Amino acid sequence: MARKDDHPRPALTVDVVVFTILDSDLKLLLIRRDLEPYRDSWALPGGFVREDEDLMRAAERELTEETSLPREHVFLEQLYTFGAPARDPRERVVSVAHYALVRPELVPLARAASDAAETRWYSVASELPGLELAFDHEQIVELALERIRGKLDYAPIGFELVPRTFTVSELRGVFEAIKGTSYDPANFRRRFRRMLTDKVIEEAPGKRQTGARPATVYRFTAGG
Amino acid sequence: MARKDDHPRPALTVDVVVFTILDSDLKLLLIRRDLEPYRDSWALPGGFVREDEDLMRAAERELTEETSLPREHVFLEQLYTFGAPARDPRERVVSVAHYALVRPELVPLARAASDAAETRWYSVASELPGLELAFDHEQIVELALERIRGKLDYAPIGFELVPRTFTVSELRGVFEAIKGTSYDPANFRRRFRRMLTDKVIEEAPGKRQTGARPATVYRFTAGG
DNA sequence: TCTGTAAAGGTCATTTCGACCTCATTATGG
DNA sequence: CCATAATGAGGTCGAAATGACCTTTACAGA
Repeated sequence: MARKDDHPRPALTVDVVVFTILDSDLKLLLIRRDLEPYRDSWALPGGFVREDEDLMRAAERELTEETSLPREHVFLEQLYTFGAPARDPRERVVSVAHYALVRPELVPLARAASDAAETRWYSVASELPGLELAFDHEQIVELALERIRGKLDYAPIGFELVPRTFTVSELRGVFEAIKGTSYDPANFRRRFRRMLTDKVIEEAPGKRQTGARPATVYRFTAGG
Repeated sequence: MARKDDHPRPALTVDVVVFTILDSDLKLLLIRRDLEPYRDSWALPGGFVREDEDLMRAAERELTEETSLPREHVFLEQLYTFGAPARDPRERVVSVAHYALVRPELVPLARAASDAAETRWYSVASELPGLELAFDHEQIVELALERIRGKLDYAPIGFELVPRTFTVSELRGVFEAIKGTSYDPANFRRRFRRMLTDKVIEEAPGKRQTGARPATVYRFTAGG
């Protein structure tokens, strides 16, 4: 791997695409930049990786700095590394992009932390299209959307975006918000029942009132 | 993203896990290191990213430097970025790992280029287990294997490891070598026939002799 | 000419999935 | 107080996919 000791050293950053669901709508967190370049443009939360700091740890730090969200309750995964030579007009900056999934019950915490820089949740469906982001962040967002839409079908990431106790309809709302399509309620329920065989989800006591027949409430067994 | 101009700058490398199929066996390319650290250990081909060089371009360069393979005929994709602070004992080195799939017909070219450093194809099934690689390269290989095994089921990466003209049995051999399991020949053939509906593959003239009934030969329409 | 082997294709039971239906349980409005 | 709307919960039915297994075809070699 290493051959010589004189080699260029690009700056290294992490960026995080933070997703949540609010009002059955997929949203992501953007920050208005207060420095050049791209001053006043909206950008993803992110920053430089510190010395002796692991990449995931750096992403966690950026996440909590911008949102003050507790790491334990947030799903965080590496997405892709963007390193086009001119992606930052000042100098070579390579960015390791991540994505995070935040349960809606934790979003108020994120709102409270937005006193430093201007921070906003943008609707992916209705507000994001046409919005110009700083750097290559549009590309990063696009890839993050592809990733969660694809992973939704074979990995349990949908559960990361519902409250700790939830109904089948609420889970279906998450799937619909991510995919942008609608699911047959009965077929989705059947599919959900099949997931229940592996005991990671159990019925919780009580019902949820929704203006019609009350729905069964589920929760995670692990208690995380 | 960028906040201040004084930030640590780790060295940046790319590493490539190069796979091929030889004798119905999944193999990957390793290079014996001739420098410290991990001198004489086997390692993945890789090296530092040059100034103003795109990450993918750097991976291509490392691939062709070590194997002299023409880029057009090789599938190359980014895998994951490894940045544990102590993964290189000398200094902080962040590595963007990639993986490549090489058609077996091109492997002789790779062999010819191995005059500089010692280069060898290792069998994933029979030679790799227990072998200690340099740095965190075992971890990188493990992730690359997970990736191609998972992707084999929903992406057409199996076709990247057969010759440009191939039979159904040869394709099945590739699937079996990657997954490590055996497939029912008849059911695999049916599955393959369903792929044929989208005209990326067509029947090629001629048959292939195999000691029994000759097999139909297929090829890619794009002619790539 | 017989036999073994692999190609090629088919059958059948099981599973999955989408479309659609019935019934249960609540709130609401006349 | 009852009809109705709305949602939860569960089931049916046919199409499509899948795994196990069988038959036929076409070659090589003894």
